[in-house]
Amino acid sequence: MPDAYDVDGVINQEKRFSVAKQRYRDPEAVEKMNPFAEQEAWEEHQIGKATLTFGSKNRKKAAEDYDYVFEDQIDFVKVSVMDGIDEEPNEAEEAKTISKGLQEERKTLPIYPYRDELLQAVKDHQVIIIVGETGSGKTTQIPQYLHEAGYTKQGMVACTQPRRVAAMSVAARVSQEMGVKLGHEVGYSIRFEDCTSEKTLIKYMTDGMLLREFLGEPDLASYSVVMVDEAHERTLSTDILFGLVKDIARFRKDLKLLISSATLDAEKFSDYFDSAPIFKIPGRRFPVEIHYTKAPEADYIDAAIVTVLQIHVTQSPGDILVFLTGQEEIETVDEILKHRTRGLGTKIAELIICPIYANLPTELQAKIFEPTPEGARKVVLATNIAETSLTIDGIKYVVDPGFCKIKSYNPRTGMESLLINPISKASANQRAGRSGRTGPGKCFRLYTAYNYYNDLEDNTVPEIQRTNLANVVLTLKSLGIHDLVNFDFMDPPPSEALLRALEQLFALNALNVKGELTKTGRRMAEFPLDPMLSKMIVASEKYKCSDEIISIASMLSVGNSIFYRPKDKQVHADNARMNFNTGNVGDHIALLNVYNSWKETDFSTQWCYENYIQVRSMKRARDIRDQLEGLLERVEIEISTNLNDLDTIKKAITSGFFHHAAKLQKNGSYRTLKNPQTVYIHPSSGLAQVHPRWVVYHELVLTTKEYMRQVTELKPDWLVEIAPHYYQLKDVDDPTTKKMPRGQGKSAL
DNA sequence: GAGCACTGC
Repeated sequence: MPDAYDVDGVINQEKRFSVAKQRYRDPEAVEKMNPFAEQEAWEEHQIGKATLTFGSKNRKKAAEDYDYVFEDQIDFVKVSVMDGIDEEPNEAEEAKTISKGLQEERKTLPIYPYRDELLQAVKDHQVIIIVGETGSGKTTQIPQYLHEAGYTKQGMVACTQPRRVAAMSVAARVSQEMGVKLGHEVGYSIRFEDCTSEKTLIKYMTDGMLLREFLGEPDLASYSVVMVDEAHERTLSTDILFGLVKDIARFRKDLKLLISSATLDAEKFSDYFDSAPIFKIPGRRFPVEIHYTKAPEADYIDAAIVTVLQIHVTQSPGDILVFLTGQEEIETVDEILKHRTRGLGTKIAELIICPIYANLPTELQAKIFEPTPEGARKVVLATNIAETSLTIDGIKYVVDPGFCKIKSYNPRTGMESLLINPISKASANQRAGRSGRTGPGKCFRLYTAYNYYNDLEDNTVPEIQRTNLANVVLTLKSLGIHDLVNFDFMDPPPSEALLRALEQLFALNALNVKGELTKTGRRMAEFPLDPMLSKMIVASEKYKCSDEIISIASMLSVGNSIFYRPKDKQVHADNARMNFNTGNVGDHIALLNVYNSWKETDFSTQWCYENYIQVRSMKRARDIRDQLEGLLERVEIEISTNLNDLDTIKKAITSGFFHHAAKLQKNGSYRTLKNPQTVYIHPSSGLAQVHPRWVVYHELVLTTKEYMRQVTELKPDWLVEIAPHYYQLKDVDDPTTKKMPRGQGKSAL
């Protein structure tokens, strides 16, 4: 626990700010949120007389108890209320509608009165922007209206969702409303699961799935309507879909496009789609009071803890949701809250603390859905997962420190990093809305109204502008789109990122000098993977080790959540992990060993627990592997195994990852061969102590240092043998007479 | 000897 988290006393403001500064890794963002910036005049002006402090000042009785229990506190001001659109309580609504039946219930949705007007608009225009707020019923109703109006006679109605669960659950709901079996007239299509049939008329699907379908059917002939739902989320796939559907709409005049988005950026969508009309549908939400801190809080961790305790002691019953940036913060807050409430006994009601983040094992995640016992209060400590991906019932208070981790990509260095950044206004409002789902709510923002209006961006930078585009470029190329610089992106990615992707694909021999797809490139495009992984798979044909390589590719694409490392059993977990790396085989082979060992136990869950392996991640790796195996057949690569010769496996890896070669330096760091930069082996690697002279790595991550994650030893000659267009002999010139630090540079090769 | 926002194909 950092020492500035003085758990018992009032924390020094300067100290708080320095802690926040350390926690930030984006210096500009720190300055933006500098609590000592000149803004007081603005605050006074904006807030005026509306100041309303909650806590001790308003509640005499509570104040006495409160001061007695906790000394530090934060002053909040209520500045605004997000209006509820329809304040009729949900319970009453449901009770009323159950007796009426599903068809009657459909008529009670906010969208219902707009049905005919909407259908008329679809008839009159090819593209429509729909602003439908949460709870309007747009996702379930619009496709049904279109079906009822006869659009499904010309082709299917597709409705895309950013998330798998949404596609599945909405399809289930709609099939129920239509009284048909799921997978017949109404179905869904997501990766690993196609629940549709020849009968299917309404198809819910992930946006990525529709993008994949484009590859097989570039005019989307099976569809009469495409509805891109939740478009405001601006996922990588929706952004690419925009360009593609806009393009095909030009020569398929019969195709209707519906783009459904949140209010803030409807104009922007309309402008992009040639001034398409905007159709507004009200939603259904309860009012949410927005409170801001009166003064800036420099240490949002501490402020969040104090606020939770303040709510707990002074506010009426209702659960609390706190947005934090990651696992580490969640664990810290969990500990401090437990410490501060311990021993208070009957002075305060019980506080049940529930952490939730994506990597938390499933068994532990279930806790947040258990109903809160009478007299107790639940506080959910969540990452962004609670912003869109899951909803928790009974949340009445939201505590929003205003930060989240955002992935960014530097096209010059090819390095990805996760930075803590201020959230956008759109995100802040989404978070606030989480408190008004089942009744009126309150949101406590741990920043000032000034910060909100002046410092936060309107929207989060779309993913397409902060990611490696190699896969996007390969996909577009295989759709026959060659002029990528002039492709009609709603928000174009940086041209450097496009160039870098083109260079990479050229080096991988996926594109020829004219920028056309090669045979290798066409085969690579079949795989839903990063092109370097796809290349590794295509190359495995030559090295007769496709069986091993698809296992490695699956494990790598699951990400870094394979190994489970609970705080209290780190030594055990590390030992278990090292067992897969005997003989310093490298991290890629270690991953292969994990997969094969699990397979030998018949995919046993128990085995995963014993070896500190995440069950969920392994199941995912198995699904991916099954899919890749099917695709091998498609591109006519035979399944062949070559486990006895690890060098062939390493050569196949090198064929995809030769860009990622690095050479040991005298001081134990590494230097990347092309675009030289100093990097280090990640301490979690099996080779962290071994320091091989030459390595190939899966990815670079910037955390406390520039780390290579997933590292395997390499022979320098391979680079020239495998990528002669990329490396010459002088690049790998390695006079062995150079003195290396003691204990380093030893090689198993 | 250190750290894993969240999706998706």
